Amino acid sequence: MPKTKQLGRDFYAQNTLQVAKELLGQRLVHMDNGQRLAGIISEVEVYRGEEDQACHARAGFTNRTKVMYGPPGHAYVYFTYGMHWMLNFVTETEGYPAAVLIRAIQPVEGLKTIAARRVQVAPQRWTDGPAKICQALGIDARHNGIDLCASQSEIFVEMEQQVSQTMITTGPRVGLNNVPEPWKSIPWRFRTSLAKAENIIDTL
DNA sequence: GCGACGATGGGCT
DNA sequence: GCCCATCGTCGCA
Repeated sequence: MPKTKQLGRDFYAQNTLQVAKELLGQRLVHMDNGQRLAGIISEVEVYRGEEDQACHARAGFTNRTKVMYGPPGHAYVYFTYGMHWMLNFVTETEGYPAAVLIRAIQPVEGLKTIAARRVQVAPQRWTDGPAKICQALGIDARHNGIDLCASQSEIFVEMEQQVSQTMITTGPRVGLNNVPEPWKSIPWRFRTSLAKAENIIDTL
């Protein structure tokens, strides 16, 4: 193997807002039975601290949230709405609950496998939501708690490119209906526009 | 033990 | 744009 571009523990140990912004433009990889399924991260959200009333850790340390309290650089995968899996990366120091939710990627590797899992869905819609990413890449409860920094990790992130601040748009997080202010409106959602969706079709 | 509800997506109006 | 499927988790009795 050539030199690794895999992001290490120090990256995830940074402030969650910094991690979120720097994750934009990087390559999310799932080794799915030996096959690389990957996409460029284009949208993320920050969930940070017990005081954040939108963060699962608002309820404190529970069996569900314990991964968020663990060391940085691990995957926090949880189930919601009776049918959807969500992928998060644990950040900051052990003992402080914080994570980045991966909301959207642009698929770049393993497109045939992804297409097979997203039947009758247009390519530009394959992975434009957090649950869609997990469905397309085959991520579920098995991956909760795994180490993104391990040398043979099933899920990891590769350094791909740096996205300048001017290319990043921010806004309130999505789907926080009954969350009190200021958490409901705090601009902890980060997006960037990447290459056009037609490129996906070209490489199929 | 049990009721309420959710960091959503997909299909239908 | 609106509705709702579907079930794990939490919190309270």
